[in-house]
Amino acid sequence: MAAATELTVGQVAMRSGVAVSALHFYEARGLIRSHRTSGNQRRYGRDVLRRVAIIKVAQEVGISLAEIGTALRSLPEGRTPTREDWNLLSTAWRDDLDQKISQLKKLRDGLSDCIGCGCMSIDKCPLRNKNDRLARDGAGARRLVVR
Amino acid sequence: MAAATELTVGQVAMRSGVAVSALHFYEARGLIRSHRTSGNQRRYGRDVLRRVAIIKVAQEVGISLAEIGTALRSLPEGRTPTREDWNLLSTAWRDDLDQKISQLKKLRDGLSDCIGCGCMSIDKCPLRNKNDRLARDGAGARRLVVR
DNA sequence: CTACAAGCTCAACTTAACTTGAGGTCAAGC
DNA sequence: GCTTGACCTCAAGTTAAGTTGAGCTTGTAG
Repeated sequence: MAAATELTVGQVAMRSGVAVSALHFYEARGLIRSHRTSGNQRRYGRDVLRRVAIIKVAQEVGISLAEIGTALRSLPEGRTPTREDWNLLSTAWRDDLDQKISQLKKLRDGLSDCIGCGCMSIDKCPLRNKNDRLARDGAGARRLVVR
Repeated sequence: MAAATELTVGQVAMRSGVAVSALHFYEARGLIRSHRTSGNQRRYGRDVLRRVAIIKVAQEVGISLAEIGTALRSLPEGRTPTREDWNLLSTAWRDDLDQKISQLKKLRDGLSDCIGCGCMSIDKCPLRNKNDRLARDGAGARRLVVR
């Protein structure tokens, strides 16, 4: 079965569990890369599976595609990323995760005390102030995400 | 200073830190309620501040407005909710939160091991499979949230 | 050599959660 | 009594992350 080193979109979709349209989308966003056959069809290297897996994991952790893209693009331009490279990413995100976890904990631990207590007068409540959000500018949907 | 019991949108916006337009929006979604003056302007009871605070907190925890709305609407129809009522909510969400936290932890602990290791071949990777997502149907943006 | 599944592109639609803008009303100060 | 700032409504725009569909091309199995 002369293992084709190259994968078609369909195959990637199948193995990665994401829709073909999503793969197109990721590619348009520069998260993954492909080259074309003479007939203009995409062919992916095997590492795309890893990339896609990372994308999904990162998303579940609440990292936006934009951020993921930046991270992925920080990987070495030409060469196939090494285990080292991946580890850099994972540690960066691990920190992110740690932060998020501790925030959630803070939230959880403050919740019962705070929600029922009438202290929700915003300016004083530890819950509301602990995480002083940066007022992101620009229009449209804001963070939908735990941050 | 005959403390006006009633608040205008502007005042609520100020004190709660959310935009007037957002308050309109929440009201349209049934998350908060107001009555009108003879001149058709909104007036809010003081409890709206609490509600809004809760909305924000819940959002930060990754709960959607829809879910928040459902929860808030489960509060007693007519009367001003008691501390008891709020506590019911907070405990429900606390469980949610606990779940989320443990999920994140699982993710975090799997991350370094998994991302660099080449096991990301999806069908085998513990990370990818641990949280078997329910394939939500319908179109449009999917969960952007840690879940 | 011909079906027919799988690809391709591009535009339009979807959801969530708001914001922005246009066009008009209300209220408090001078 | 008029001006100015806060309100009101309703429609349309925005972002993120994709999906859906139309119309057309490829490639492979019979």
